[in-house]
Amino acid sequence: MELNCCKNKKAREELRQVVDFLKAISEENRLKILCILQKQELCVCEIWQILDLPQNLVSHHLKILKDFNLVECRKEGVKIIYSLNPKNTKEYISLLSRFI
Amino acid sequence: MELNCCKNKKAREELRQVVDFLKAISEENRLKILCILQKQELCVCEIWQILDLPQNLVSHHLKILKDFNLVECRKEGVKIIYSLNPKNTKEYISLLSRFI
DNA sequence: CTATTATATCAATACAGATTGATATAATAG
DNA sequence: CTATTATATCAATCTGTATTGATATAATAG
Repeated sequence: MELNCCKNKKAREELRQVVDFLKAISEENRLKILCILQKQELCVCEIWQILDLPQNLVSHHLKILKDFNLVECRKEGVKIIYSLNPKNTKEYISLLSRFI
Repeated sequence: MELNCCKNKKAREELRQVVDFLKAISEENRLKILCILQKQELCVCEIWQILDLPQNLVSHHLKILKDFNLVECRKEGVKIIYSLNPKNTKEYISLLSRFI
C-alpha cells in the first residue's frame, strides 16, 4: 500500500506546509482581513477600524499573513499599506487540492 | 464601501462556515486521514495503525470529520468502514474560493 | 455463557495560539 | 525641540482544542 502523504518524505513536508497555511487562514479575523483586501489595499488603521479590532491584534494577524506571503506591504509616510499577494495564495490552494 | 464578508449577515455566516471547515482540515492528523482515504475506504483500526496514533484519538478526529460530512461511515460486522465524502468537500472548497 | 476485537465516549491534562495591556519605534506636524 | 499619529513588539493571560487514560458498548468467536 502506497501512502504518499504519510510515508513519503517530500509529501509529508508538503502536507505540513498545507497544514500551516490552513492554520493561517482558518482564523476568523485573518480570513476577514484577506477578504477585505480583495477589494482594495488598506493601511493598518483602516483595517482595525473596519473590523473593529484592537490595533495591536490586527498588527499581529497581519504579521502572520505576511510571514506566509499571503499579503505584502509598503510604506507610505507614517502608514503601512497592506495588499493581497494572490499568486502565493493560489499556489497554496493548488497544493491543498493535492491532499484533499 | 461595501464589505460583503463582514457587514452582510449572510456573508458573515458563510465566512464562519468556511472558518469552521478550515479548522477541521487544518489539523495534521485529520488532513492525513482525508489523504489516505482518497485511495481507499478503511476501518478505524487500519487508520490508527497506518498513522501510528492511539485508537481513541483517531476515533475522535473521525467524529469531527464526520460532523462536517467530510467522511461517511458504514458498519461491517464489528468494523466501521470510513470513506470520503468528496462532494461535500468540493462544496466547502468552492465556498472558500469566494473569500480568498 | 465468557473472551476477544473494534469502536466510541468521557474526564483530565497539556499545549498552542488568540487576545490584551503596556510600551517601543518611526514619521510627520507645529 | 515636543506632540501626535501609525505601527510593531513583548509579556501575560485567557481560551479552545489536541491528546491521554480509563471505561463503556457492541459484535463475533469459541
